[in-house]
Amino acid sequence: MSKTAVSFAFNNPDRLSSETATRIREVADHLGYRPHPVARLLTQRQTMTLGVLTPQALAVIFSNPFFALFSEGVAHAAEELGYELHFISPRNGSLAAAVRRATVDGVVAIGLSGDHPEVEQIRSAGLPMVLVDSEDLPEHCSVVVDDEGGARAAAEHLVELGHRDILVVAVERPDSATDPSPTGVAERRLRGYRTVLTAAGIDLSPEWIVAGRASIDGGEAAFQRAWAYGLRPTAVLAMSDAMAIGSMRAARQLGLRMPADLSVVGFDDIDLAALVDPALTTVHQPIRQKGVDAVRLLLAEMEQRSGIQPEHLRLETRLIVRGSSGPVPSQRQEVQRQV
Amino acid sequence: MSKTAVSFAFNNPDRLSSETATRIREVADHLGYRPHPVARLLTQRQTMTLGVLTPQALAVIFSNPFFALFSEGVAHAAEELGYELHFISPRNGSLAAAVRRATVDGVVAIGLSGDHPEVEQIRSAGLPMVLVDSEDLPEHCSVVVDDEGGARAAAEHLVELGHRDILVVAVERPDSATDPSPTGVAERRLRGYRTVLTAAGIDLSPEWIVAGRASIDGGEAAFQRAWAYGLRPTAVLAMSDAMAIGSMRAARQLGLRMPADLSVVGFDDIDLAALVDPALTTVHQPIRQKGVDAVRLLLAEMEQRSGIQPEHLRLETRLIVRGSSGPVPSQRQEVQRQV
DNA sequence: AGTGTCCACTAAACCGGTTTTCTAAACCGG
DNA sequence: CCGGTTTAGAAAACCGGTTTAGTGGACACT
Repeated sequence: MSKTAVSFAFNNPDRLSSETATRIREVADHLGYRPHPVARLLTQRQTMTLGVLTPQALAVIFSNPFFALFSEGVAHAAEELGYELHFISPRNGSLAAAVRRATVDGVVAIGLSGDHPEVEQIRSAGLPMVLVDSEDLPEHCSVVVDDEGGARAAAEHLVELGHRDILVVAVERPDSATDPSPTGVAERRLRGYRTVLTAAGIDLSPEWIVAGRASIDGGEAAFQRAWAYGLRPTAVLAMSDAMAIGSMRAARQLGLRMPADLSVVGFDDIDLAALVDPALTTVHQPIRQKGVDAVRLLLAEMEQRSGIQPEHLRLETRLIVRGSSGPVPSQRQEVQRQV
Repeated sequence: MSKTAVSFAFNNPDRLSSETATRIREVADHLGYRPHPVARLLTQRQTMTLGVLTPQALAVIFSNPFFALFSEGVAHAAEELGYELHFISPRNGSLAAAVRRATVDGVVAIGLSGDHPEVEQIRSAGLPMVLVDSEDLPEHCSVVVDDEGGARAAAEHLVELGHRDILVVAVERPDSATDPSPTGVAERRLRGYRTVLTAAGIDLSPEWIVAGRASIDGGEAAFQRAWAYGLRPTAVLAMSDAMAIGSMRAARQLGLRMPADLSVVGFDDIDLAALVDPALTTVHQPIRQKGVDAVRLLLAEMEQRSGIQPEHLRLETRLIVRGSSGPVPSQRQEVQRQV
C-alpha cells in the first residue's frame, strides 16, 4: 500500500474502497500506528491550540485562584470551539524564547502590560493576540474591566462608613525586582482609590501604601509590615482578595476583630471571598467572563485575518458588601474628629 | 542565501562566519521571520511538552482546587526541566480523539482508572505515561497515596469521638451517567471507612452513602438530599474537602452548629480547608508532591526508553484535626445507647 | 472493437525546517 | 608551485505526513 492510501484511510476514507480502507485501519492499529501528530500539523498549517501567555511562572499561576477562574473561562470557550490550550510562560526566564517555540494559532495574553517587548515579537510573528487587563495597544483586541470605577466604589464605601485612616495594600508585579513600576491594573486601582480619598480630604501618603505579592501570605506580610511601622488603620483597601484575606489573618493575630476594629475591602470577588469569616466585602469583576470574551475575540480575529477594527471590550465591576466592612470604631472616630 | 545558511544562523552560528550570521539574523527580524515552530518539532522529533491527561472537561478542571494544586506541582517540575505543559481533555466527548492529536513527549494521567481504553491507546502509540491515583496498570509508573489508610484514620477519629450515625458523602465519577462504577479513589476511601465502621459495629447501609459531584455545590446538595430523606447524622465523612465544605454549608442552613451538632471530616486538605470556619478536620494528602513526583517519574521513563522496572510510588496521608469535628452531642449519644 | 468515464490506487510535489554530505575557494607548509 | 587541509556556504536528503495530479484497468455505450 502506498502512504497516500494510508493517509486517505484516516482522513478521507471515501476515496478508497471501503474494503481497503478498513483493512488499512485494521493493520494500523494492529501495528500501533498513528499518524504522527506533528507532521499533520505541518501540512494542515494550524494547530487548533490557543496559547495562554503569562509573564509569570506556571507554578505560581496555578496556585492563584484568580487565574484559575480566568482559565476556566478560557477553557470553556476554547473547548466549545474545538481548540486545545497551551500555557506559555517564561523558559529559563525568557518569555521571548517561550513565544518563539510556541505552536499555537493565537494567543490570549494576561497580565502583560503593553511595554513588554514580547507583544511586538508576537505581532511580527504574525500571531493573532488579544490582551486581557491591558488596553494600551490599540491595534490589538483587548478585554479589560473597569478597575478604576471598582476601586472608587470600594473607597467610597469606606469613606461613607466614616473611615479616614485607610491602609492601601497594593499588588506588586511579580518581576518587581527588575521592573518596579506597577502593572496597569494596580495603577488603575490606585488611581480609583486616590480619587475618592482625595475628594474626601484624605491625604494618601506613600507610607500608607504597602505592596506585596498578590497572595494570602503577601497580604499578611504587608499588613504586618504596616503595623510594625506604627500605622494604625481602621480600614484596609486591598487590591486583591487574597491580599485582603491575608490582611485579615494578620489583623486577627494582632487581636483585631473584623469589622468592629478593622474593615477590610478586597478586589476580584474570588470564590473564597464568600467563604471566609467574616465574608469579605469586595469588588466583583467578571473574571470567568473575561476568559470567555478573550477567546471569542481571538477567534473572531483569527477567522478574518488582517481584519476589521480591533475590538476593545470593557466589562463592569461592582461592589459587593459583606461582613468584613462596617462603621469606623467610635473611639477612633472621636480621635479623628478631635484632631 | 541558502536556507541551510539561515538554519545555521539560528541554531548553529559557529558554522557560519560571524559576519553572515549576524547579517542573516538582522534581515530575519527585519522581515519578522521566525523558524516555523512546527517544522522544527518535526525534525527534532521531540516537542519538549508534557501532556496532562484528564477525563474531565478543562473548564471543570480549573475550577477544582485539588487539580490546581496538582497542576502546580506538575508545572513546577516541568518548568524546572525545561518542559512546557499541554492539557489533554476530551474533544467533542472523545478522549481518544484528543490523545490522537496530542503533540507531547509524555503524559501524566490523573483520574484515569486502568479500565479506560485510552491508556491502551497511549501505550500502543508509544507515549511514555505515568498514572496518578491509579496503580492497576503494573507496566506503567504510578503515583498514588494511601487513600485507604487516610480514610481509616478519618473514620477512627469519628468513632473515637463517639459518633455512630455517620453519613458518607462520596464523590461520583464525572461520567457517571455512562459508567456508574466508582473511581479507584472513591472505592479505596470507601473501603477504608467501611473497615473501621464495621469493626466498631456500625453497619454502613447504602442509604447512608450519598454521592454527588466533587464540588462545594455537590456536597451541599448531597447533604440536603440525605436530610430530606430523613437521615439525621451526627457526623459526616466526606471524600473531598469541597464536598465537606458544601455539607457544612447545607448543615448551617438547617440550623446545625459545627462541631456541636455535627462533626465534619473532609479529605485532601486543600488550602481552603484551613480557611473556612470552623476550620475543617481533614485527611492531608501531598497533592502538590504527587504532581512533582509524577513528572519526575515520567522523565525518568522518557530518558531510558523501554527501560527498567516501572516504579510505583505510594505517598502517605495523615489526619489533621481542626475545629469541625468534636464529640457526639450528648442527647444523641443517649438516644443511641437506649436503642 | 473503439473510446470515453469511473474507479481505485499511486507517484510526486509540498509543508518548513534540520542535518548530512559536498564543493569550491582560501590557506598552508615544504 | 603543488598537494593537503580548512573554511564558508550550498545541495540534497530527510522528518512524516497531506494533497494534487496522474495512471491503468474495468465497465458502459455506440
